[in-house]
Amino acid sequence: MSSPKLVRFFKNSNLVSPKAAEEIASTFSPKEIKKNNFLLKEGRVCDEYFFLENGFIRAFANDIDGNEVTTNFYSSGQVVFEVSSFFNRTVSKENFQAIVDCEGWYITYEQLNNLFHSMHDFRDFGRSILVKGFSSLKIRMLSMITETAEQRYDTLLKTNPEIFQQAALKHIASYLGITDTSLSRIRKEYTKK
Amino acid sequence: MSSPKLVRFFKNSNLVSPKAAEEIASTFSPKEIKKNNFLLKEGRVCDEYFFLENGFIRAFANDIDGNEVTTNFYSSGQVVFEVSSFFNRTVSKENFQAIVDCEGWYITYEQLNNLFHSMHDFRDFGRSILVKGFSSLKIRMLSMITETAEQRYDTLLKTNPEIFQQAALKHIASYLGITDTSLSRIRKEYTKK
DNA sequence: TTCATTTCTTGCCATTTGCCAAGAGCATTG
DNA sequence: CAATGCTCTTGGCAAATGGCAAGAAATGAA
Repeated sequence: MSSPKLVRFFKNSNLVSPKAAEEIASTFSPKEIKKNNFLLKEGRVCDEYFFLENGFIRAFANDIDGNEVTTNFYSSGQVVFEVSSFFNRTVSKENFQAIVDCEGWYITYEQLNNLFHSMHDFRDFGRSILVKGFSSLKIRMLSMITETAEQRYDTLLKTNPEIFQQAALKHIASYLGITDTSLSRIRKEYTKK
Repeated sequence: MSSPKLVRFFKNSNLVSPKAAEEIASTFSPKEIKKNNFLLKEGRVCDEYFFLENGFIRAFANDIDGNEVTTNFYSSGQVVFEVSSFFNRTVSKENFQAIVDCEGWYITYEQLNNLFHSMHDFRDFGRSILVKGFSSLKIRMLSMITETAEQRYDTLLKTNPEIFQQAALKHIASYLGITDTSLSRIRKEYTKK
C-alpha cells in the first residue's frame, strides 16, 4: 500500500502519467527515522532515494577542524539523498540526520534503475529532481558571494521559515556560512528593526 | 565528419559503448565562438549542449548592483551549458562568454532528447555530466564556508592553474567570492612565501 | 525536581575583507 | 607615437566577521 502523498508528489510534477505515478509510488518502501538517527552516515554509500513525508532532516559535513557544516535542510515533501554517493556508488562525506522523528518512503539504487528502465518517463522526473537541486545550490552560491550575512539570513527567514522552527541556530549559522556568534548578533540587530 | 576528441570524450566515460560513442558524436555540429563573443546571453533560453574542444569560456551573472560575478570557468574537454535554462526551457540569468577563440561541437535540446530516446546508454552519460557539475559546486560551496579567501586562492592555483593563464584577475576574484582588491593583496602576501 | 549538558548570547579584541580613490602598468586604436 | 581606456596594485579607513571566554537560558536525563 503506497502513500497518497507520494503519488501526489509524482503527479504534481507533470512529468509522469497519473497511472505511472501510482505504479512508481508502489515500488517505494516505508521507512521511519527516529529523532537524531541517521538516514546516511559519512563513510557509507548512499543507497536510499528517500521521499520525506513527515519530519525534518539536516545534512552536514565535517571540515578539517572537525566542525560540523550544515550543507542542507530537508522538509517534508522533498527527496533526500546524497547525489554523488548515490549515483557514483562512492562513499559519502556527508551525514543526513533526522532532527525530529521522520517518516517517508525509499527505493534503492537498483530499484531506481529498474524503474528507469521500465517506466520511461520516470527518468525525466529523476532528472528534474537533480536539476532542481543543482539550481538551488547555484542560487545559494551566488547569494554567498554577493550578499552580506544579514541579507542571507533575511532571505532564509522569509523563504524557509520552517527551518527556524526545526533546526538549532548553530546549524543554521553554518548553513549561512557564518559562526553561531555572528548569527546571534545579526538576529539581535535584526529584531531592532 | 565528427571530432576524434569528442568521440574519445564519450568513450572515456565508459558509460557508452565505443560504437555508440561514434554515433552520438556524429550528431554534433561544429561551432566556433570568437573571443569575447557569447555562447549564451542572459534573457535567452540555452539551447546548446556544447562540447568545448579548444578555448576557454567564462560564465557570469550580474548581481543587484550590476557587478559581474563569475560563476564558472570552462576549459577544453568540458561540456558547457546552463543546466536550469537548458532543461527547464527557461530564460537564463547567466552569460557564457568566450575568453579566447573557441571551437567545439553542440547539439540542441531537441537533438539531445532524440539521442536519449535512441541511444539508451547516453542517458547515463548525461546524468553523469549533471552529477559531476553538482558535486563540484558542492565542494566549492563547502570551501566557501570553511576556508579563507587565501586558502581558496591556493587551491584554485594548484588545481586549476590554466584559469590563471586565461582569465582576468578581477574575474577570478569574483569566482573566489572576493573583490579584485582583496585578491591583489592576497597575491602580494602569497608571493612573499 | 534537580543536575548536567548543550545552546545561545554577549563583550572584547583581532583579522579579514570591502569601499573608495589614486596611480602605475599594459594594451588598443587612430 | 600619443591618447584612451582597461586592469591591477596600493594606501587609508570602515565594516563585517571570527575567536575566545564567560554567563544566561534552554533542554534533557536521572
